[in-house]
Order: sequence, then structure tokens, then C-alpha cells
Amino acid sequence: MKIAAKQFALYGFHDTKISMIVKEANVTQPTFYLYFKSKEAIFQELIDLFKAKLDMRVEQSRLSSGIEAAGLLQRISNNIALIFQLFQENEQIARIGFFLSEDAIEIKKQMAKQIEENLTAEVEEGYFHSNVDLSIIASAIVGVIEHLTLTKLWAGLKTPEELSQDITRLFLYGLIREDN
Amino acid sequence: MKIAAKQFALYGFHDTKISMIVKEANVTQPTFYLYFKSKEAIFQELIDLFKAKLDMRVEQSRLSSGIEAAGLLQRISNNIALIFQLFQENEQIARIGFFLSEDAIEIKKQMAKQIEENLTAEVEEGYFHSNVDLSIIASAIVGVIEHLTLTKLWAGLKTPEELSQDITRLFLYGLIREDN
Amino acid sequence: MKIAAKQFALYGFHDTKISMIVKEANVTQPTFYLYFKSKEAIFQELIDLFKAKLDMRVEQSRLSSGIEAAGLLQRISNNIALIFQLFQENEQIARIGFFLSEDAIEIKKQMAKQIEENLTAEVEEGYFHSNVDLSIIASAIVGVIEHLTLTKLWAGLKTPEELSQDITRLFLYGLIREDN
Amino acid sequence: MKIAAKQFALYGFHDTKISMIVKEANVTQPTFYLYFKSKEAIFQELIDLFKAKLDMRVEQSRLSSGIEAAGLLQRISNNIALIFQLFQENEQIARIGFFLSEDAIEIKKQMAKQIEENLTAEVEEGYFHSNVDLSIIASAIVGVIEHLTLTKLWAGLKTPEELSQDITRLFLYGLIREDN
DNA sequence: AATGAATGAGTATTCATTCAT
DNA sequence: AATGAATGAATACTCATTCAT
Repeated sequence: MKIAAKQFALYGFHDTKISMIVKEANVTQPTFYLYFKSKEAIFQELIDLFKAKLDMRVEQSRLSSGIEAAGLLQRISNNIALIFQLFQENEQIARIGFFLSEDAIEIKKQMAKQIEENLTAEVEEGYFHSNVDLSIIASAIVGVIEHLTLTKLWAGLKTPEELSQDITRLFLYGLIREDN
Repeated sequence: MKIAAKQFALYGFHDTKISMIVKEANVTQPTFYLYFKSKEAIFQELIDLFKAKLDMRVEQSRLSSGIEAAGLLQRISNNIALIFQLFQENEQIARIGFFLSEDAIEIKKQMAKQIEENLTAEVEEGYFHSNVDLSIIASAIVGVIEHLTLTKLWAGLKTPEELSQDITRLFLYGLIREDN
Repeated sequence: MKIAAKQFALYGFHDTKISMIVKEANVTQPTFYLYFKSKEAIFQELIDLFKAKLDMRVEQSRLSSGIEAAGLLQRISNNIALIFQLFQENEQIARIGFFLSEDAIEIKKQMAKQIEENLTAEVEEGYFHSNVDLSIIASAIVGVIEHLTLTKLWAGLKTPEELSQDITRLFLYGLIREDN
Repeated sequence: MKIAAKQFALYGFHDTKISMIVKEANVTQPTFYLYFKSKEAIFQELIDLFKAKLDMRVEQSRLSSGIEAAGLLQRISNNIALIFQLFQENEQIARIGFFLSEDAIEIKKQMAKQIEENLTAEVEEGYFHSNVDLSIIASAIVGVIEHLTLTKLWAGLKTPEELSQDITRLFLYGLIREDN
């Protein structure tokens, strides 16, 4: 599965051939089918693996958010950093689950929904003003995470902490100079 | 090309078969090769078409931004709306160029660079504070546009204007209540 | 036809495409079919053209052979030179008729038969001894002409006269030193 | 490979279809590609097989020529007979390598060179006179072998021994009556 | 648990040829 | 006399998958 993940992440679904996977694994093609029902099946397994890790991390992030006594910015930033860390530690299956799979849309939708719930709670707690559509904000956050992961994190240009700090600050305070 | 765009957008590159394109076009396979060198070639043509439209729109957006005397928020919002409108009017080739193609990364990088330049100018003009990395902001904006296009615009849930208004406000002022 | 001859000679039957012929001729494909029934047909026409020229030349050679009063070697050599000259002056159709076509075998068989008749006559006139099979000699002569045309004449290494002199001497006197 | 050789020899490269080869072999098309990289590849393999056999035989012929104590004519005749026997025993790959392939010219050139070397040696030993160009003689011998193989040997009209005897005598003593 | 050997079903591409104008 | 536009029929090659051992 590691080898498959690597190749799927590298070449995409169609351009990854079973023959190449088994060659790198030093087994034969029938052996592959001993362990996986089909090419789709192993791909789906990798997606599910990613989903599970993502779900776990999101759960974790919610908990850690409640526990901490840090400032609002730091708390949110920490939560987002956890997501980036997940992507960093599981680049290959993240590529598959979050970018290559057809489930990606659903996974992101789920993630956005989660974020929206959190935001709603925070609005109710009076942290945020409420004159923007929270579903848009949530979706925007997902888009930002997604794209920064690809262009900054996986490119090795930024750490999870840098990224989460910057985007949290952006999302909280915006770009406008205070004196404007 | 319209038919090809439709099918590529719907099924992706590999799962779009020439036989299906020509069937819907009511011509035979050799006819296809009369007009396009290969499957790759027509795909690339569609990408290039999208690139051209995007470049033109970005150019347009820069000009209109300079001319207008509207408020900062409205000016930026208008620019972003133009991009969303492009995606709305050209959903299929946008899907191909912005999501399906291998050039997508490069196209987005280009777009982010463009946005970064604009931001840099605005920072110099004193509109924005400068304690965030502008390349991250630019990348974030691309991510937001990309993801909102997919989940809100193309889902028919929001108009270009709504989206651009909301995300401009978000990016300018952030989520924090003024009195926080 | 000139253009077709050139391309057939250069690329062979299968690798010569009608599309290439008409492109070089600056006409369209339907125009080709206005003048030739099919690809096979024009190929056959070129073969027939070669056949006609070859027949004419062989006829000529027989006549000239009777008229001349030169020595035996010179007479035979002249006849063979005429054949080489034909190949030299009509390289392209000769390539087609003598090397590329499926009629080539038949054409050569015909040529060998002609030569055999001549040899038989000369044997009867007492010029040659008769302890070798004349059909083999005739066939050998064809083989020699064929191969020297390809390797020496068309390679520009030898003239028709040089070739015919050398092979006539060889066929008449052999390689053995006189004092052996 | 036997079946492929048969079909290539019979129909030529282009008119031999993989589908026909595999049909006669009672396997499917993918099975073909399990053993051969492409149509060109199997064709080349057959050519190489012929080349190898030819080289071996030529080597053999040179050795046997040195050892034997037989008369000059018999020795040369035996050598040539060995070549004819090769063609007889390997008709199909000989057809491919010597007549159908694009390597044929090179193979024959090589063979002619070999023969020329032998002749040069024999001239130096004083057996032959030297007033003819030996490269022409060598090329002529190749032409004779080539053509007699096609018209006499493979037609079943002559045996290797008959052919080699006759052409050796021809090349050594010529056609002229001794008393001429 | 593993594999050597095989295949069903596709899939892009080519090329001689023709039809309507 | 000429052509723009189209096609019928092939054809080499690929790849996920399976069967017998």
C-alpha cells in the first residue's frame, strides 16, 4: 500500500499501472489481487485511510481547542496548524484523498461543514461579527488550506506553524491598516 | 470543441473517449483527426483557450481597477467578481484548465503571482498593513477563489457578486468584531 | 507520376502515402483519383512503364548485337552496357519494377529467358562450350546485373561501361590464370 | 517465431498482421506482446537470427576451405554449396533477412566484403589473374547466389551442389571454349 | 501464499477512398 | 477539372484481471 500510495500520488490514478506497483513491490500481479480486489479498491482503501486520519485529526483539533486557555488567535491557529501537520506527515495519501480522488469534493465539503459549525459556535460566543455568510467563510478556509498545502507546504517553502499563523491573522483581522 | 470540452469537464481526460466525442458530434473518428492532431492536442487547445481568456480577464481587471474611483472594497470586489464571472461563463474550459489539466498548477501559480504584484502595489500605496507574507495572501486568495467556484458558484448557490463581496470583506476586515 | 515514382522508389509501396504524393504535386486527394484508379493502379502503371522500356531496350540490344562486327567480348559487353544504361537513366522506375514490385520476379524470369535464348544461339554457333546449364548461366547474369546495379551503378561507383566490361570478361574467361 | 517467420516470408512485413500470427499460434494478441516488444521487434529478431546463422556459416566455410586438400574448384564449390545449404535449410528467415529486410543491403555488403577478402587472398596466392576489379567480382558472386537461390534453389529446380558446381566452374573458367 | 502464463475488452490512430459541390 | 469534407475498415498496442498449478 505504501508503494501504491507513492505511485498514485506521483502519477495519478490512470497513469499508475498495477504492473508498476507490483514491480516495485517485488511481487507478481496475481499476488496483488490476493490482497486487493481491484485497482479501484486499493485506491479507495488509501482514500479511506486518509479520511480516517483526517477525521481523527479534526476531532483532536476540536478537543484541543476547548482545552486550551490561549488567546483566540493562538487557539484557532493551533487548530489549523494541526491540519497542516497532518498534510505534511501524510503527503501521499493526502494527495490521493484530497486532490486526486473523486471523493475529494465530499471530503472537503465535510471539512467545511465542520469548520462552519465551529464558526457558528464562535459567533454565538460573540467572538466574530456575523455579517458574512459563514458557509462561505468555511469554504474559503478549506480553499486556503488546500491551496497553501499544495503551493507552500509541500513545496517546502513554509512550515505548518507559519502558514496557520499567517492565515489565522488574515482571517481574523484582515488586510486593512488599523488606522484606515 | 464544445462537445469535447463538455465531455472532458464531465469525465476527465482518461475517461473521455474520442469515440464518445465524435458520436455526440455526429461525425466519425477520422473526422476528429482531420481537425485535431491527437486527444492530447485538443485537450491542450482547450487549456490554451482557457489560459487566453483568463489572461485577458486579469488584464481587464487590472485596468478597470486603476480607472475606477469607487471605494477600495468595491474596487477589489469588482476585480474578483470579474474572475468569478469568467468561471461562470466558461465553466467547462475552466474545469479543464483550472482543475483537470496538469498545467493547472502553473496557471494558478501565474495567477497568484499577478495577485501578489497587485497587493504589493496596494501595500506601497499604504492601503494594507504589511505584517503578513503577501505571497501567502495571494496564494490564499487563489485557493479561496478556486474552492468557492467549485462549491458555491458552480453549485448555483451564490452569484459572482455575492462571493466577491463576501470574500473581499473577509480579506479586508477579517472576522473579528470591531469592538474586540 | 514522376512524383509518385520518386516516392515509391524512396519509401517503398506501403510507406508511400497518397497524401504525400498529392502534397508534393500540389493537388488534392480527389484529384489523384481523377487520374488513377487506386494506389495499386499507379504503382502498376509505373511497373508497366519500366517493363516497356526494358523490353524495348532488350529488343534494341538484340538487334545491335547482330549488326556489329566487333569482337565477341565487345559485342556482349555492349549489350550488357545497354541494360545498365537503362537502369542508370531510369533509376526510379527501375527500382520499382525491378526491386520493389511483386512482378519483379516475373520480369527477371522473362529477362533470364531472353538471355538464355541468346546463349543457346551462341552455343550453337560454337562460341561457348556447353558443359554448364545455360538456364543457370542466364539466371546468374540477371543476378549479377541486378546486384551490381544496386551496389555499384546506383552508388555512383562504376559506369555502365566499366561494369559490363568487367562482368563480360568474367563470364567469358573466368578467374583462372591462363597458365593454370 | 516460426509462425511469424512463415507469415513474414509469405506476405512481407506490412501485409503480415499480428492478428494473423496469433491466430495461427492459437494465442491472443496480448500474449504476443508478452514475448515481443512490437511487430518491428520480432521482425528484427528474425533478421538477427538469420544474420547469426549466416555469419556462423561464413566462418565455417572459411575454415573448411583452409583444411581441405581438394582441388581449387572443389574447395570453392564446397564453400558456396555451404551458403546455398544455409538458404535451403532456413528458407523463411533467409527470405526475411536477405530479401525483405532493410538490413538486407547491409548484410549483402558484408557478405561481399568477406568474399572479396577471400578472393584477394587467392589472388595473392597466385590462383587467379588480377585484371578485374575484385569488388565487382565479389558483388557479382553475391548477386548470383542471391538470384539463383530465389529462382532455382527455392523453386526446387536445383540442389545446392549443382548450383555451386555450375557457378564455380563459370566463375573460374568462363564460357569460352578452350580452343577459342 | 504465490506465480507463470494468458486474455477480454478496449482505444487512439491511420489511410485509401468517395460524395456533394 | 478540381476540391472541401468526410468515412469504412483496419491495426498495433495496452492493461486490469484471472486460471491452472
